Amino acid sequence: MAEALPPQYSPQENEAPLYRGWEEQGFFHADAHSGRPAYVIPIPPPNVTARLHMGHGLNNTVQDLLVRWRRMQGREALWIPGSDHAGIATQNVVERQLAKEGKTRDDLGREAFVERVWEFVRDTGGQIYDQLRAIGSSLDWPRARFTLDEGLSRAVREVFVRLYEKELIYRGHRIIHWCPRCLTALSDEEAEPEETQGKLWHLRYPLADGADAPGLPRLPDGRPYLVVATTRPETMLGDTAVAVHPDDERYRALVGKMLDLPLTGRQIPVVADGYVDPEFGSGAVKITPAHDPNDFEVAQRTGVPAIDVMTPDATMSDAAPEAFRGLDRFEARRAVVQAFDEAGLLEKTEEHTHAVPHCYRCGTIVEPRLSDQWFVRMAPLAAPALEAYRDGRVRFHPERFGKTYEHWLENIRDWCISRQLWWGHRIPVWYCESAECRETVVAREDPDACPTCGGALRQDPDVLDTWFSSWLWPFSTLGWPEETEDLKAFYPNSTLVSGQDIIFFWIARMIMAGLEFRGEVPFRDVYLTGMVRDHLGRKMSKSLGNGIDPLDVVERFGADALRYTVATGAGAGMDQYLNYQDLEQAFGPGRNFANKLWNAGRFALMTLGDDDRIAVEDVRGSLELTDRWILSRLSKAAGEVTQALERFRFQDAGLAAYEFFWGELADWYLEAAKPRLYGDLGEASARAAKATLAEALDGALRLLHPIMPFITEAVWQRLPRAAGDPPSLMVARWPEPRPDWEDDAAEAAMEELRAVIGAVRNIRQEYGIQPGARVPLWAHPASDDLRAVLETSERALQDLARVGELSFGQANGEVGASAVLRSGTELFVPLAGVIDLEKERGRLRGELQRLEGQIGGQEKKLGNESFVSRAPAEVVEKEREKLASFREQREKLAAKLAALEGVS
RNA sequence: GGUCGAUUAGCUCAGUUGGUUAGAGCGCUCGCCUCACAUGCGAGAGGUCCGGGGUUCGAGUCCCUGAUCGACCACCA
Repeated sequence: MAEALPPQYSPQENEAPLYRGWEEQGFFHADAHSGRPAYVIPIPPPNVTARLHMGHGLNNTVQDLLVRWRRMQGREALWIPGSDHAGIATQNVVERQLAKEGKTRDDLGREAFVERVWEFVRDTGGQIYDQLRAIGSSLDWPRARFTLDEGLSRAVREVFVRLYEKELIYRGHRIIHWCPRCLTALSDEEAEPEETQGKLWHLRYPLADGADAPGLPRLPDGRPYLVVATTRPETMLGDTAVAVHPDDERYRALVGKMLDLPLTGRQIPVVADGYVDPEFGSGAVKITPAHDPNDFEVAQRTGVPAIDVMTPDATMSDAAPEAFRGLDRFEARRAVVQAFDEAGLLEKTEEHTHAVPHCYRCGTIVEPRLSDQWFVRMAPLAAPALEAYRDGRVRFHPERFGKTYEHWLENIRDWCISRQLWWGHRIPVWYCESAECRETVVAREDPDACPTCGGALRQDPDVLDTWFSSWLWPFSTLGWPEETEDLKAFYPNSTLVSGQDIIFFWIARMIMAGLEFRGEVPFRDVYLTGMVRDHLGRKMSKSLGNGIDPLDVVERFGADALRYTVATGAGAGMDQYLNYQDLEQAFGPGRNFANKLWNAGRFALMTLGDDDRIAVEDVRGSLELTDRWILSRLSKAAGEVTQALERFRFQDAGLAAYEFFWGELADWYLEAAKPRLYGDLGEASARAAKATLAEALDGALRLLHPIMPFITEAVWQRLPRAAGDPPSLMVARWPEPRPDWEDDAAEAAMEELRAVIGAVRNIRQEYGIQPGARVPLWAHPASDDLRAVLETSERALQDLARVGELSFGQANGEVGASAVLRSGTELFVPLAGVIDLEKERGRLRGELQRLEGQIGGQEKKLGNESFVSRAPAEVVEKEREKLASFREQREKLAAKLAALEGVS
């Protein structure tokens, strides 16, 4: 034996060196010139400052198992690593650092601040890569890209210019979501609605002098008024109209009349617009064009002006009445309500639950704000993306997510891409400073002067949305806009694995970009993982303290345990619940499984020794039942696992491989083969067993390698290798089904044998027969086949069941335990003097009674006219056979009971 | 307000197109340190398949309806 292996596998000692070996030998590298069919996965680039969480753990496990599997299948498999500069997120982190030093980004200035962020990224940015290594990710590291690196920045600029030239990028003056904390615009997707318990205030707006309408309520001073409802009273300071529905009889006479806008001294008109729902509230809506997107549209239609009453950080600006200036928006809200109340203009206050948008990065309540921003016109890009889905060029797994995708694209809105940040891709737009010229220049290369008038240029200060670089990821990482070899070989990519939360942010946009700039979808299949939650169904989060650190899991249980758990823990697209308080329950089984593999390896090493591996083909003639059985099972397992992987059913794949290895190979084959491997049954039998053991274990390791790469590799590298096998499972062939090994007769016979042994074990347990004791056994096989099996497998059977003798014949007059198998095989274990006769008689009576019940049910079923006439003939036939078999069993049991009754 | 998921053993999950006795792991009970493995081996107990209707010879599976939990979408101020 080459080395003595410890009885327990240590992931801590094995994983890191194995990974280093793979990486150093270049096994993760994909060659654009190999000519083999490519399989490519684009990694969802983690934020450069991110630390690995369970979501990454799940996501990257799935990607890695797909890549490893395809690589073993002989595909040129490429998994492109990378990270995302994550504009707002990263800038926020660095700003927080500065805040601790008592500084702001303005203290540093733009250039110094950006340099500071770069420093931070260089210092801490690599972390996530090492963490991906720790879980075994077979990423092609030299190809790693960063969304802000030179090549990707060129792609971003190229895309911006092209879209601008096609008039698909434009500058717009409109209401956008604004984060008053981050001080930047957000896209619609970045404003996350959250159900919030708020209030609905009903405010009275008195009519200006002279105006009136029948039926209006009146203030104590006799003036009539309108009631408007709002959830944000402070915005009334910027109201410029009140709108009613044009067909609303109640207010028809008021349209065009003026109202006194309280607290402001301004007068505003009543306007008519179809947007108003007469059924809701009073049927009159206050219009604040600068602070509400709908109001803005009403204003555009009706021609009323917009008054912005807030500063960027959402305090009240000079446009607000003096009493409110400088107040934060929520202070202003209270002050406005109080002022209305004191003036007798507060009609009522209601509790109101509604969805309030929050900044997806800092959680601050977003303020709708009127401003100039850059937008991408999405409808023209969305159409081809919809078509690609509908004609099946992109498929979603599970399919239902296609509907989500479709719905979003059908209702697509323009994408606000400018951000008032410093960290990111600077918008490639320059404005001529010459007052007469005012040219706007959009260019691939930085211009020195205005091409029209030669005047000085000022670059747009804003940067682009982070997703404006990520949506190009599947081709920008391959060198686009250059027509590189990589691009030719690896675009389109094959499969995207991602969370459901970024279908809109990323997936849909990548498909649009791929079609627009490459004329082809970026990938064929999209696999969406569920979310990892705690055992109470809550999202894992830092603030709740309910998270599980995957690196902690790797340290304690090993990467394979982590991978096995997440790969098999939930079906496709389903959320997975893991208890952070009981990691042992969650990850113990995975660790135990790895250990089981390790020990099977130790056993194989012990019995196979250093001898050359014997090929199954060389011992074909001396293969015994269990050999033929396990090889048949291996072939079928290979088919099942492959099919499950093809259908993105990772749970099925993992469990099928698990069952083959543990439930069949370890539990049954190894046990049955022991006497042969120890040489008790002669040389030929031993050689056949050795060849089969090596083959079956080899197959099991290969099938499990995508999910548990470390332990399988650790074992495989130590096993005797067949001639021509590579040094690593990383590059070994994926097991294919072997029809020539499939042997249904052997499988059927083994099933019987397992049932016989199971029954014997049951009898031993039931009657408390001492573990070491050997008892005689009589078996009445149902078929000649089984008789043959029992004869040829006598030794194995004895070992497994610890039966002293196996003989065939009648048990006339003997007293003992019996078992009737489903096949009809009857086992009879003489137990006189060892057992409690009364107990046994009771057991038999119970069984007989149950059988009577089953027979009754069966007779009733077959007596049912409609069943017999309408069920398929073969089903009816089966039911008849079942009844016959029950009756037969009843006879035997009755006879046995009678025999027992006669003995004292 | 819409759309879509989920509800199966104490826990975490499977259950393909409706068809023998609904499965696995963990936990629990009992017996075993059997020379690969006690992170193990063997044998068990444990399930009104969320409730109510319906279709069918037959429903965990299909249809309707209700409940609970969750996700996504939505301009009702």
